[in-house]
Amino acid sequence: MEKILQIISDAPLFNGLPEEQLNDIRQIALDKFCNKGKTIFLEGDDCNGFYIVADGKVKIYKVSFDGKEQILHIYGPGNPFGEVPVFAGKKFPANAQTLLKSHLLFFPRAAFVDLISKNPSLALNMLGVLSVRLRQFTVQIENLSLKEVPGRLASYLVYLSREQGRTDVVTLNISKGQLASLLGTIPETLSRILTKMNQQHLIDTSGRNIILKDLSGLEDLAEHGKLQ
Amino acid sequence: MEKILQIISDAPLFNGLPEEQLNDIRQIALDKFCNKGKTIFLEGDDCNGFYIVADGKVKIYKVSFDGKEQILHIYGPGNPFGEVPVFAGKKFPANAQTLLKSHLLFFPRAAFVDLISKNPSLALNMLGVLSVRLRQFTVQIENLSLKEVPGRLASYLVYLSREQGRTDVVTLNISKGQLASLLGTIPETLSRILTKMNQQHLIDTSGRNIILKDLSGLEDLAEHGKLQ
DNA sequence: TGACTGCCTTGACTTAAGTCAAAAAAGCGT
DNA sequence: ACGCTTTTTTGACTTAAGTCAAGGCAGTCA
Repeated sequence: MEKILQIISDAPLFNGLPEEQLNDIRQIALDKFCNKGKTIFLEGDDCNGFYIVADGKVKIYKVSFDGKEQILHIYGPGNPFGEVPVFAGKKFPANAQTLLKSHLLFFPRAAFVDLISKNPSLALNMLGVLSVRLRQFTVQIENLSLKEVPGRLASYLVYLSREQGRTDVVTLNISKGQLASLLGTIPETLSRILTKMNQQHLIDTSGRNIILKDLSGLEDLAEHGKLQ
Repeated sequence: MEKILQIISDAPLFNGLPEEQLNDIRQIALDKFCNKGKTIFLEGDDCNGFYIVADGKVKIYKVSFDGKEQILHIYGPGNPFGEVPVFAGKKFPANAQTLLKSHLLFFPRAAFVDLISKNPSLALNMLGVLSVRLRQFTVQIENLSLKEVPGRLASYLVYLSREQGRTDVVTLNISKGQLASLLGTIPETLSRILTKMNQQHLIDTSGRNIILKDLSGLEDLAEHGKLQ
């Protein structure tokens, strides 16, 4: 299984570790294959390990009493998830479900904690991963609390533009319904705001491709928040 | 300075460490004394270490373009803050300001990373601290996105009730204005909702003391979200 | 005691965004 | 290409919560 070793050595979590340790890590990883829409764990489930996406896509989300969904993260290949209860508490703080047919690697808790305590670089890498997430959460809270939906959407488009390295056009890698949930709103509202942004010549939408007609206008909107 | 050693050994971050290492930790800590309202760092500032509150109270917060404030955390004695850029990125992701005259301990980055890489228990403790924060953030995002203000307030009162170990009455340890900011709203809205909760015999307010007249009603509201 | 200051409350109004319902468009498998 | 399902859009309406402006209350310091 050279392929799995490759996935492991490419993951940020295991960045820079010597080859022999990558092998140790490979030894404790278990494969898990899931179809699209498979629930991996639910909030409150007991945790006995965490996962890394080898292939596919996974959403981490919360659900309200009346069924509304807030997506916290969407993870693709190389990203770990479900690590929080490995180090604190015992239960998952949110739900996880595949968005595509996916291949996951599962790392049992005890074996992994053992590795980490023998390996300061791995510990520092994990601290780095968790710190990046804390930073992302502060941004998400800022967006939800201090910006209106148009500002959040503009932020997301600017983020995609950086991510995809293009200033002219971006492609959504999730459905608009999922995007609405990620932005903390509902599809109807998102649709209306996309229409408004079209009218104001900020963007031009065709399916999942969004032409950025005025990137600096979007950056401004992401900062200052008000549309029109 | 026995007192500082005491503070260090009581902090969750240093829990269970052998005495000699507590001494090492003490060696690298620097004292910082601040008056009320002192800005400790601003979002985007370069970070060269993190802090622990020895005494006093500190708020960590974000500010919108037009000046609205969202409090992310309020930390008292024993809590570390500003650790994110120690392990990822270089800049603080939010602002920090004292709410009271405070005594802080500052831990320079390089010395601390050095300690952590020589000491697996310290690394695991830090992983635990960051994981707890990630968990708290998921709750905060859930509250902001999936609950209305009455539900968030009810959650907070239930949390205070657990924290203070009383089911009959709780005492706010921050002003109502600060509480509004922590809940992601404004003082006017908070005030109106407190009045409504009074009318519905859920609580009885007198200054910073809040009598919990119907704790299970509050728990219900915290879960299901709608007031009246 | 009394005025100053900061904190909290109340009222009238506006607005962003949610709900419900239905139509239109886009995907998908056969 | 066809029919079926899912996703997206549009319209009419409701509502939670924000804004602006004024007034009340409380603590403090002379």
